Amino acid sequence: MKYWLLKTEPSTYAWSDLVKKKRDRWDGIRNHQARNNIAAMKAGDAALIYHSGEDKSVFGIARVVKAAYPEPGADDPRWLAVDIEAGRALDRPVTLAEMKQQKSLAGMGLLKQSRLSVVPLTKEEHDVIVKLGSG
DNA sequence: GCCAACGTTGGC
DNA sequence: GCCAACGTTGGC
Repeated sequence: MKYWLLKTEPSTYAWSDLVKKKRDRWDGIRNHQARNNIAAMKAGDAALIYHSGEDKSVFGIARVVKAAYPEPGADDPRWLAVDIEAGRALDRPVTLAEMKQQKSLAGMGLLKQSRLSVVPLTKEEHDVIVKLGSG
């Protein structure tokens, strides 16, 4: 089982939208490195949902329910999408500033490459973020 | 194949 | 609003 962080602009698509739909397709990825990460996603993997822009926080935990497949309607069949399902919301959002303060997250992809929209996390990184958002 | 110009993303 | 980091485009 792998761990991921999916970034989204909340004015376009937010954690709350995923919660409403319960299950949805995560698509529109048009970056090769992000696509390579998408390609490695498997059903059962965990994905933290992060809002860029105004929020800059992790809001909830989603689960991959369908591994990468060609995105329907994409102009190039090599673009991929996955299906994810909303899991539980964090008790409180974990901000980017908080994550930056954590020594254990210093190597995290999100912090090193802020523009990448699909970022792999280690189990440790995932656990630290979830713990920060608990209680 | 190189590189300048330009566009986009996202943090500050 | 600005800037850094990238990606893309197009001239050569």
